[in-house]
Amino acid sequence: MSRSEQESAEITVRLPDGSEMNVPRGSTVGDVAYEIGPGLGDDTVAGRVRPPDDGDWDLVAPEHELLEDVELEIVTDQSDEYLQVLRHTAAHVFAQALQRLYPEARLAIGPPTDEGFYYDVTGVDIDEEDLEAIEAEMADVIEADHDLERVERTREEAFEIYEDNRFKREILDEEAAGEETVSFYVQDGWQDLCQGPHVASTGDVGAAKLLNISSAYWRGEEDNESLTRVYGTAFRSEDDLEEYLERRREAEKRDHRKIGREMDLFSVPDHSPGCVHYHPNGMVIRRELEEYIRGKNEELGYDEVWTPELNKAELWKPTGHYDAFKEEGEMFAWEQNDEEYGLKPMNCANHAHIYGDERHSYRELPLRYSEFGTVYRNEQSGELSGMLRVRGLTQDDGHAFVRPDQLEDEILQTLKVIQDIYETFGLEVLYKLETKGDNAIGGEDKWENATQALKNALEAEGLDYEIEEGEAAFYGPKIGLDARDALGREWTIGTVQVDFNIPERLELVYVGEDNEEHRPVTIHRALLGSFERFVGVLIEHFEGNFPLWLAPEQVRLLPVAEHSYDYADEIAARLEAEGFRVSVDTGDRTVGRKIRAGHDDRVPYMLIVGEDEMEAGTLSVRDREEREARDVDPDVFVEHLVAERDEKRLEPDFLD
RNA sequence: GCCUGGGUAGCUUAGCGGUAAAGCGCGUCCUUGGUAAGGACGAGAGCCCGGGUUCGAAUCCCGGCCUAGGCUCCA
Repeated sequence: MSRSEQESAEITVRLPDGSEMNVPRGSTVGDVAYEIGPGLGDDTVAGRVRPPDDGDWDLVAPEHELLEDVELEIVTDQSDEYLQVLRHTAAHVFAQALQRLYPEARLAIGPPTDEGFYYDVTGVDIDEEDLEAIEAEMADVIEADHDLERVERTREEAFEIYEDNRFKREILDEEAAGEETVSFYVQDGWQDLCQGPHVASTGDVGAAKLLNISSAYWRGEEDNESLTRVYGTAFRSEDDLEEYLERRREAEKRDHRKIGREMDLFSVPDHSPGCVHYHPNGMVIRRELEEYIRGKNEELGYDEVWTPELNKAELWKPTGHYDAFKEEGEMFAWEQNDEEYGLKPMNCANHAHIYGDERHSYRELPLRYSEFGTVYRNEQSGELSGMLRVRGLTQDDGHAFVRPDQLEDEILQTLKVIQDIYETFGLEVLYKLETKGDNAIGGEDKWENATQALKNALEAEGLDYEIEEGEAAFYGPKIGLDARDALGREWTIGTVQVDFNIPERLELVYVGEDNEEHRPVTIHRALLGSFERFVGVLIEHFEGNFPLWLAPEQVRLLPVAEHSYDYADEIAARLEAEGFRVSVDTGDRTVGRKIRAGHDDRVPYMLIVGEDEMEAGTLSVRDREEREARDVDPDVFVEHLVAERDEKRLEPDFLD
């Protein structure tokens, strides 16, 4: 750009209502706000900017200079982004408090996050017990309501200030490489290198709390040194903070590891790290899921197969998986009789061999194999987490071998069934489209077609999805279905992937109409993902309150006293004849105590029977939502129960 | 794998150099009960594993295993 253009030019700023205004190049966000209205100017906390119609929004300080045409949103304390700004300031409040107590502490970076903020620090040895004292110091800083002032300093000054802080120096060297000056935020004489934005004063951070302390690599790189990361959160008011903390406490109650123990569903003993042991109650849930998925696989035209866990390592060599896994140490493999054997880390190679075992005509395709395939992966020890991240897992796996012209329809059919499944559980999933990465194999046109096919299917179904650029596996693009756990962490469960790798590497073919050999495409899909992860997600989703069809114990009979044991047995036998999982509580305890136990065990229905019911031939029904009805006709109840189970209703609704 | 916590009865936890505690659960007995905890008694613990320090270790130190939260990874 020539000098004259630079001087004369104005830029166009587009506002959220679609209107546009021209301002001198170099105007700040604050200038524009004042231009719109003095009131707005005074209220401006930050701006959100991005190039017109393009990409992600950046949150910037009011002092940020606009040098190109932009879209701009003014952020005030009424904006959704305000909390993010406030939390950034809270991170500064933390850092100041920390350095008051530990002057030797060195600061690295301290950004806001979705739920709060963190600050990475070093040079101090603190643990969770120290957080309270730091919080008290933070409260003091907030209480004092110091103004935050933005100060521009030269890079030389900044280097001097951070003489003994290599992290800040690295930021100055890299992020601020081309800048003549850099901004600091100063509060109460304490300062931090920072681009902002921030709220006007520390008092605007109404309430802050430190949550936990952990560690993180500098810049997230494994080879770098490990820093102490302190997580915290902040809100405008104590009330908002308390509400958030309450939600966190509720989330902890949903933890599948805790509920799994309470309901005696599963264990992961020390002798089998990452390998789930299903207890009888947990196995009931898994078996119900298996039967459900078998039905869905049949609907989709899959033929069930079974392939072994133990194979020679050479099985995975031609596909390229062996090298990938072996390098990462992710495969369980060992030498036996001078041969290398391994536990399968995935099922596709075995299924491909079943396909390749005979010649197939184009008329036979799609050919689909499903398997509840147990695989083992040597996940890093620090990654293991209950049922959600394990080393031994059983996938509800399936591979469809299709002609290229069948690809799109096959994906669409699968996606329809997947939606139906997640609706059955009332489970919200996030659809992610993962596209071609650097490690991709196969031609550009194939990737393009496959990605388009996945996209078309998603759009045909009207599904919202996120695109994750470059995240796909090396062998093809995929749709990932992510569920959130109680703590808001995302876990991939179901998946639909297009795979060019296997057919090519294993030279899979079908004979076409033209009597020539053609290459099929493989679709790899898992509807639930793995039973382990899915059961874990379900436990948290339902907080252990499973729908009737999944509940390990569906009905519990509570005889009031010994005189009604026989009647209870009679009713129980009748329910068992209908295929229900029933127990009779013959413990020597009061009815109140039995009810308490029934609720603790999250049994959907309790039937209280005593002399009254025995004489009248009725039942007293109580559900886990504490609703009750007396004088219930057993026929009516059983009929309802069958319908509730067979229709897979989510909640007990006899007492609605 | 890395960092920081943690591992005591089936579960949840207290104890933190001097003979190992509580609540729930479990067993026996009393009680025969009516919609979220009736009472009494009792059983139940190589205090994660190995080494060390000490007259003496659940407790302090070193190593390992497992685990929690992050980080990294997730074919």
